[in-house]
Amino acid sequence: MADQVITLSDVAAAAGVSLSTASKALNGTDRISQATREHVRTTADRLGFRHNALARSFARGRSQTIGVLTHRASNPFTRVVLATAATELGAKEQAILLYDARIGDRDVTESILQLRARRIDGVIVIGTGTSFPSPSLTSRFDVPVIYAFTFTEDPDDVTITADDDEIGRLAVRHLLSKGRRKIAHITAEPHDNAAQRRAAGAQEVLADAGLEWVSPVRFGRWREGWGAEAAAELLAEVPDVDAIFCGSDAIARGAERVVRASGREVPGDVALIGVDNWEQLMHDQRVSRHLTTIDVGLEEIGRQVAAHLLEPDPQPGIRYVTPQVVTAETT
Amino acid sequence: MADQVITLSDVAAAAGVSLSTASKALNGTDRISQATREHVRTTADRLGFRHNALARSFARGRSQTIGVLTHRASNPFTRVVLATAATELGAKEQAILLYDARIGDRDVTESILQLRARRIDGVIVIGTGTSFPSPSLTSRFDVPVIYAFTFTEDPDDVTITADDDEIGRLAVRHLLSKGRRKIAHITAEPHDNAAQRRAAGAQEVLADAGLEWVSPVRFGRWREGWGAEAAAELLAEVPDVDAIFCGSDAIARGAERVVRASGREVPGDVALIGVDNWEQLMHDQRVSRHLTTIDVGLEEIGRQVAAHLLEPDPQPGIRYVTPQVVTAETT
DNA sequence: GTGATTTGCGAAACCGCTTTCGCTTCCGAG
DNA sequence: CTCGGAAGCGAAAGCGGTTTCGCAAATCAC
Repeated sequence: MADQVITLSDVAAAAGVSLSTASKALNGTDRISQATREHVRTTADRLGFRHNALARSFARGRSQTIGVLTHRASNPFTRVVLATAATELGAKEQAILLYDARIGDRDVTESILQLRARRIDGVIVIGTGTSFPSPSLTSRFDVPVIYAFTFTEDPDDVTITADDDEIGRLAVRHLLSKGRRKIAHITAEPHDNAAQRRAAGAQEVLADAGLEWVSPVRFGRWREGWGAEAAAELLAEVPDVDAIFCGSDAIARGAERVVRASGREVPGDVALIGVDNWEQLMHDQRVSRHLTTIDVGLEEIGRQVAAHLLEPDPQPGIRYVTPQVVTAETT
Repeated sequence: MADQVITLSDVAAAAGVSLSTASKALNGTDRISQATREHVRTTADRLGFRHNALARSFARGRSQTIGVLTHRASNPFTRVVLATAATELGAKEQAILLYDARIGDRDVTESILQLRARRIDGVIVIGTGTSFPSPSLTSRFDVPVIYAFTFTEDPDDVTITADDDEIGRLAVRHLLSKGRRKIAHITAEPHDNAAQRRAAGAQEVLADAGLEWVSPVRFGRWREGWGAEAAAELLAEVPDVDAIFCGSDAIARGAERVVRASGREVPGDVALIGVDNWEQLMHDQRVSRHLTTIDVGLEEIGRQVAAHLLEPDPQPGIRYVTPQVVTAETT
């Protein structure tokens, strides 16, 4: 291990060719005879040669590296998108360089400058998946920028995100398929984009079925406590509600607790469906779920981000990833 | 933006000094008069000069980059440790390069080679926080390697991880302080290191108080379903149990559901405490918890990892981060 | 068989910065 | 006044590759 590191000129010398020939043979560029190419390659292997990535990047002016900008305390999406993208890109010797940053804060500028200084080949901006549009950073780079799990003010940005309308549709369709008709919805902030669109998609399917919410949509927070609180109100107002579509798994957990505490059965009296399916992504093994939920398709987002980054000219616009119902014990 | 990129020689020319003087002035190395230094710095600022990090790393032979090896689908720890470390290191223009890898699989070798080729300055290996020791990779690098959230077979490795014994102690101490005496424990795989040590720490405090488990420790899986199942058995065997220490929040959620379903009050009849406190780290805002839990100190681990990486000579051995009780509604 | 291409390879420039080394100049000690 | 040492700066040699360009040999068309 303390051995001298092998450089390309070592390989060239050992193979009896010039430095430039060795380079071209290994890279497959330029015209080199098959015989020479083979010979250089085998001697390189024999010596255990590996390119000095630093020197190579420097010479080429491209770093074989993708930068990632993310919000410091953002959600688990970050990790999944990161892990998936890293695996896909890693296979191409393309590494992922992580720059944490409070997107929207002033000091994102510092992160941008650092990334530019490192001559990254592309950027992934990972948002929070909900709430407000990210500011567009595309013009601050001269390499491709892809937004994951967020959307921007610029329609020409390349964006890959969850299909919140479809999440809402799937949830209600699933409840209808279980024979439920008295359906309510508990979700998060009224100004949150994801919450709005999930509610809209759900309402659409409901209307198509000639139904309406059994009680007005309850907007609140993305958390368990709100799920419990809202469910209590709901049960008081509509005692015979038979299904609740919850805007997140956390909300659904709070709701389930209160529904059960009221003496009702789940799913016997009230069916419950959440959204997220993060726990699946928490552990190595696919855990069996208790709560029925809608998986938003994080891994798919990660894969698509990686794929688009490798494409020469990704198509601008928002690309939605299709969510999926994960049926479990609460419906 | 399309402007030509400013190089150090541009700065040197504009300042009327040589290239080497400019370099030394900006780096603060070697002997340069205060006046020249100032002058070079202001002209650099004026031109908006920024070092080409690639060229610089290449010339220095160090990349100002830390490599991270992690298990592909590992838990949320990865993200927190990564985010915290990235923020700490980012301030020092030290970036984090992520290499996903199935640690333990054969192809971790490929990741190691890629990292070495990039002349990284250090490595963070992030484990799963539980289960088995990671194989030691220290000898395969010639830069410092720090293990987070795992432990290795080599006692000389630098490791920062959770204090599972203390987690167990804290949990039982907390339950005792709430006046509970009939305490049970539901946890994960019997061979899982974290599960074992939490159980051991808990038992220790229990014994000091002259008590023992009201029923033998129930080992099973890290999941909600197991929590429900084990709690049902437990209630049948010991109907007057007054507290359950659950090895994870997921297990605790399953247990709570069953306890409530049995007609018992939480925490009135049965107190519940979990371990993890991941939800806290899921969202931007600190959410209010329902379940009392033990926070394992992930962010602190991330901070310490970053700190040790910047130290010249980190002390070998395992360093345990102190956990903390987060009191909520179930105790 | 001749001239025009193509093929295969090496010499050398270059990427942008760091760092060694040597040359002046300045200063204080003797 | 002389000398030794330190301070301030520039020339130039890398760092380890990639890439352009030119040249000789081989191949082709006619």
